[in-house]
Amino acid sequence: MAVKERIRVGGRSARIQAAVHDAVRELSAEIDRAELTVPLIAARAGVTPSTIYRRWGDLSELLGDVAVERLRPVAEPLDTGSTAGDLEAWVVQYMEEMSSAVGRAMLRDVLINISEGNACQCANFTYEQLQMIADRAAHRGEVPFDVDDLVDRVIGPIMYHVLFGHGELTPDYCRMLLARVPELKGGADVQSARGEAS
Amino acid sequence: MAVKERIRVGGRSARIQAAVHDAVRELSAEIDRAELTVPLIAARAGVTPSTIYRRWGDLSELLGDVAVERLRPVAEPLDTGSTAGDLEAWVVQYMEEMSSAVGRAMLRDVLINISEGNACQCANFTYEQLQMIADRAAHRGEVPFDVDDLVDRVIGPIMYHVLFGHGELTPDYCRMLLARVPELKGGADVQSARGEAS
DNA sequence: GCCTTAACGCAAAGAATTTGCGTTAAGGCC
DNA sequence: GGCCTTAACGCAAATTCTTTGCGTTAAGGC
Repeated sequence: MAVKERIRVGGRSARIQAAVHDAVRELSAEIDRAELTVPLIAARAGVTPSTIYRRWGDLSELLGDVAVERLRPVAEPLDTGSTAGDLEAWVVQYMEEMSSAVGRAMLRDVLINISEGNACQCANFTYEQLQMIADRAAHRGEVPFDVDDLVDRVIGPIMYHVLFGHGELTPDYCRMLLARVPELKGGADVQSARGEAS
Repeated sequence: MAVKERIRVGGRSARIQAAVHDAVRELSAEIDRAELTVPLIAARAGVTPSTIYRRWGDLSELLGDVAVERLRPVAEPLDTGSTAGDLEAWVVQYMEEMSSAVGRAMLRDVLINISEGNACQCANFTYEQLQMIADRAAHRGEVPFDVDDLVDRVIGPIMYHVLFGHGELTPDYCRMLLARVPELKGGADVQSARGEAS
């Protein structure tokens, strides 16, 4: 079935879900988080509050649902020609997205519902993107990096600083972390892992 | 029921805060998180709901407040005689506390209020504990590790796995991360940083 | 085109949150 | 020590949010 622009033609259910998601995105940009309520979202979306309560349970689950969608990657990682370049571009953009105000808000919404697999799903997005870069490296004949290892060395520290607000987050910091990945040490003239930030 | 031994003698305010905190801790252990409401906590603490609303604003801020107190270290890091031993003991315990159900719940409560400095305060607890171990290392004449570097290499990855639910969390994993800290490579027969988990 | 059923709208009931106002007690001052 | 000022609390009414029963709509199968 041909997918139209915004409103999914087939199904009242899908149409309402899209309207509610849109309402959340619009209102999130307009008003403060504490002011956001289910009745307000329902009014903007043109549905009754009970529809939202029955479908999502409560506000936090709805916000988590919307946040996962917004954190879903929209494209493949940029191909810069080299694995080091691909990783640097991707990681710096990841850092900037996550450390922005809207990024932090979405992370919070995703982490609120522990029972839901929201956070795990977002981690999967990251793994998939990094795996694409690793696969591309293998295709080029370069030695591919281990995705789990890169998450430990680069993604984990970045996310820690984003969530717990410690330390500076700069592209240089990202490069310093990337310089510690063993598979990337062959080509460039990166310093040893005794890296110093800024 | 709510026996009040630990009442802070000076001040109604402090007494009420202690009663409310106790009520939150008791109820958190008894009922599910979704069932926890301000009126319920107020009844257990023997205060009126409006007192809690005026003092903490809403439930999430109260829970964050309580969670920070519960995440505050109660003692200095265990002194095992060596820096490597101190770090291994501390990090493994940190991992076990944070990855437990109650630990995850407290982390969630702490991360919910971005505007509050709760998360930053918890990160400070970690820094202070690690700095104590580093100072002890210097006192022994060992080369002290850099706390920021250890947070990047060990704490960040652990917290990522705790929050985003990816990968296994075992003492061996903690040791593998610790083996990557350059200052700890001198004494032990640890592998190089090409570390592989279990 | 008809049938079954999941999902929605509406409205009333129930629960939580906010707010005005009187009261209590902590801390400063004499 | 007693008095005074004021921040914090208790109470209850008003408001807002959440839940729920029931009738209605429309998606998907035949």
